[in-house]
Amino acid sequence: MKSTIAEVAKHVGEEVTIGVWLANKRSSGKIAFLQLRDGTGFIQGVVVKAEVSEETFQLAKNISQETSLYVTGKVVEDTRSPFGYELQVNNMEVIHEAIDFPITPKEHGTEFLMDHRHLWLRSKKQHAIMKIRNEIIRSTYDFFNKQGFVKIDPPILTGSAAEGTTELFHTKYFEEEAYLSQSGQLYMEAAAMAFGRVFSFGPTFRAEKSKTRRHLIEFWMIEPEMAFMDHEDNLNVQEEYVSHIVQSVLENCELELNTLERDVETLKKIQAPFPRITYDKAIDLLKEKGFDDIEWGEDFGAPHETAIAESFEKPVFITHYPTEIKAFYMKPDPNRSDVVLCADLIAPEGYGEIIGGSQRIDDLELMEQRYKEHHLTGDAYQWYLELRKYGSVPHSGFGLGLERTVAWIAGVDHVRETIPFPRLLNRLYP
RNA sequence: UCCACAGUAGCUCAGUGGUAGAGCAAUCGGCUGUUAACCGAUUGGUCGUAGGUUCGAAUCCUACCUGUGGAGCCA
Repeated sequence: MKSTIAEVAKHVGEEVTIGVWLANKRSSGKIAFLQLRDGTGFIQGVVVKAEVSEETFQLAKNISQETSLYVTGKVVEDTRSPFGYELQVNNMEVIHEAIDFPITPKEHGTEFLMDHRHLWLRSKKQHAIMKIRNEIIRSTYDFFNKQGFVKIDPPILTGSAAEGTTELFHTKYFEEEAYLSQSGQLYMEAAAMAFGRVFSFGPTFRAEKSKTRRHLIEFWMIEPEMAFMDHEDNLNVQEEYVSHIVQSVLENCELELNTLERDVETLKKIQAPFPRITYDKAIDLLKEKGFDDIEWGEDFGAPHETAIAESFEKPVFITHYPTEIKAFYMKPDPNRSDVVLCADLIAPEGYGEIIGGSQRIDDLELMEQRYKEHHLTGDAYQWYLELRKYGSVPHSGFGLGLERTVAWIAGVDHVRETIPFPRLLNRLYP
């Protein structure tokens, strides 16, 4: 009967046929070991010369890397296999022979691997990372659905920018000027006024000339937005959400974390609540740590964030940033207008900012004033202003960067490995 | 955009002024439990591009191209 590697545990002692690719092989005169994968997992096939036809044994010895085939054999438990099971092969049927597969089992450089990303995805490590990415997405839907959020999809083509500071991808919308979305947030605010609690999951585009391990040109964000929720409520949802996805990965991706040699003990500690410090205190902390290159009113650089995160085992919220350096839509603290009700969530172990969020301005007059200060004239933002005109309520939201979160949880040191086909500063292929 | 480093066989690299090298991959042979298997043999080169210095350049100089790491900006 046809089966998959993921399901062999149900067929111990039985004969199964599995469609597979050959990941690697080792052979001696009388026995051959085939490292097989089928997308659902990895398993070792054992071909013993004395137990198969001469033709089959010769095939096992000569078969090339990444050849596709059907293997038939008996499933046996074997502790020598990291997966726990082996297949005692008695027949093999080649579907398509792969000749000179470029990615050999030895080391390769970054450029070569990125040029062969379409084939690199087949490797064990990349497979594990993508499975963890998938689990984070799955548990995200799980979390927000259980909390009564509605998934709303904001547009990707827009006629306006959410925040004027970052560079946008420019394109044409027939005769009009258009941009690729760099955030769905403003639309999610409109959605929150219609559905109460909403979340989005989709691609965003930033034409920044960033060249670091934390940046992609095209990346995916999860952006929840909640009516009747203030700054405090917002932080509570964030820490519950992040804890949920980490615990889900620990529960459902044990094999993958093991493949990646991720230290799971540090992940087990990721449980709400998370520590919170104000921007003011973060500045003090940095001064104590010997940073004399930062003054109140300046934004943190990557080394500052890392230094702050090092003081905590869990992700840490930095709250109440100066109004001057944050987005126009953030609500000022009622007690002091020089800071806003916002928070960045910094991941541990130097993975940097994974969430940016805030309570939004709900007062029409103040928002109109901000429009003037930021020179947001014209019709493009009119609809956003109207949200404050018809039954405005306190509301908050945040955006979580999927790739940075995957990098942190999977313990991968560059975001380019956390998305199937990364778009980087100098890379649009494959 | 700025700073640093790199570009030599299909891949990963050594070679720093005097005959172009190794490991892996590929091909052939050997080996009954391999874990990046191992052992023997064979094949494999426009030394990133252009110019210059020199009797002689992969090696020194200049420019350019490409890549990697980081900064800024951000998720």
